[in-house]
Amino acid sequence: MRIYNTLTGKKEEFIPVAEGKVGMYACGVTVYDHCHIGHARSAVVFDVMRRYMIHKGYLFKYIRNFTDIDDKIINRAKQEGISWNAVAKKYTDEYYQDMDRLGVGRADVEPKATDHISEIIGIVKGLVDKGYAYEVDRSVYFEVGKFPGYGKLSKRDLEDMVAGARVEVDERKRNPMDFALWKASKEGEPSWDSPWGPGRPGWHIECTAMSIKHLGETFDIHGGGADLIFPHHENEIAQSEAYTGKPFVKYWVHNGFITVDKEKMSKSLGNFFTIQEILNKFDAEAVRFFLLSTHYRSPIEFSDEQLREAEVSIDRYYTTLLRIRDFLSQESEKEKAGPDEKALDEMLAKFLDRFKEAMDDDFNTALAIGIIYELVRMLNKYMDGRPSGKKAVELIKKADEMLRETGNVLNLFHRTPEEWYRALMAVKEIGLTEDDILARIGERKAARERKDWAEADRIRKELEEKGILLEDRKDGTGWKVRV
RNA sequence: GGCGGCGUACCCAAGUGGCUAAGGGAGAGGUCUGCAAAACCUUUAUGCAGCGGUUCAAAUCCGCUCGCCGCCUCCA
Repeated sequence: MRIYNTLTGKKEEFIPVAEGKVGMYACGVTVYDHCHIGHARSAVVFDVMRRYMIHKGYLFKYIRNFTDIDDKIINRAKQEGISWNAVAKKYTDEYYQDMDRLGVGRADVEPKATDHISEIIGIVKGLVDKGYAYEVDRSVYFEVGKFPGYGKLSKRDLEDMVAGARVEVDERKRNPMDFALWKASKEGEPSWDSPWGPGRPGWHIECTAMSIKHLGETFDIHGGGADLIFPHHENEIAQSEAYTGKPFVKYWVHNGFITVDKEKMSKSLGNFFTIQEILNKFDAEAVRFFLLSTHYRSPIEFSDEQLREAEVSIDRYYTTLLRIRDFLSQESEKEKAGPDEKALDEMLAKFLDRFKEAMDDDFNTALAIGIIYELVRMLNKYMDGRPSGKKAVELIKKADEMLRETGNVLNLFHRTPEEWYRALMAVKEIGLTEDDILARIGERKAARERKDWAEADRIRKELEEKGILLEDRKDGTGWKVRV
């Protein structure tokens, strides 16, 4: 398979450090506030990468950290009048709630910065000993000028950056780009003992300490949002490779941003939507679908319209699933080949390979979803031909299994149609119960039997106004939630 | 100022040298239906921002122009 590597700027054949085994570290979140849809994108994208790698048969180890100590957390604690660790706990819990709803699995290890203070101190000490870092006023800085490869990930050199001059000049630093490995604590701030006095880790060092501890000094994949390329990941490379003398990461992967009116969604612009806000209006599966319907490196423009389209697409899938189930529950002894039997057979023969090909090409979930929908259309077409008998059942069953397999990789389409409609009823705030709907359908059936079309249409209209659509079929009337 | 990315139909979005440019939504027409809905079929880019160039062959490579965005500061 091929993966786009930020370090080299191109797609490369993926060859793990150790055959058959893959280690991936993704930068998680700083737990000081609600997560927004951008955080969701990153989490979902890496979740799918992991699922697909496991599906391919790799022994996969996934690490995703929580940054549970930093300035923003400390500030937040002051604002809320609670302790810094209470802030961290609150937003960690909320993170899990959001991710559970989005179908994002737990990582194999979810380390916290504050649980790795001794490892961090060990690395900082090592960097000082090797001459890559220096102490000033009980803080320790990494000296970027000492690391020749500095800038190789973000494709820039030190002179350009310094000339950019948007860096705050701290007179104590030897170079404005030098960054803190260890920060001396001010009075009243949380702190840990260290050889340089009480302090806390700088932002970047935790990822070096935790990834090396859990994945080794050289590992396969390190990822995060594209905004982490500089300075965070650039600094990680510098401190890690300076410390170990070995290449740190083989493949760097970064997801693109979510935009609003073409601008990056961010806290500072205030143009963000929290995951909770969005999940109040749209089903979580639709949100996940929305995030996967564009390639992970491209920007995605956020809008309600897009989310609604995602719901429509998922609805189409479940409508087909329902049809498949009805088809399989029919007694069909008469052997009748539909007109599209051959075409379906051929599509099924290639389906899983085409899906894999898409995913093998830098996790092209958008293409993969397109392939799934080609099959959905073919299945509907095939069933429109009213085939029956053993061969037909066999084909439909096979298709059903394949769809389940691809759905599992993406962690989409895993519910029953009923669960989908119930979820939609809740999120769209339909003020009716299933029993209400079935009762109205019963009344309408009676009206239809006496050919009272006006009454039948009135009931249908009434339900439609409440967001419920009726579909008359040969064997009765079905209902669905309007999306 | 430095570095990087993007511009594919009415909208969203795959496609990075070679079969008829995926898929979804929206629109139009049709099949089906009591009428609908769903589903299916047909239809909507001789063309991929524009202009040049390389090539037997380009949306795809190169150059220039226009437009948009990102990073260079915390940020998924």
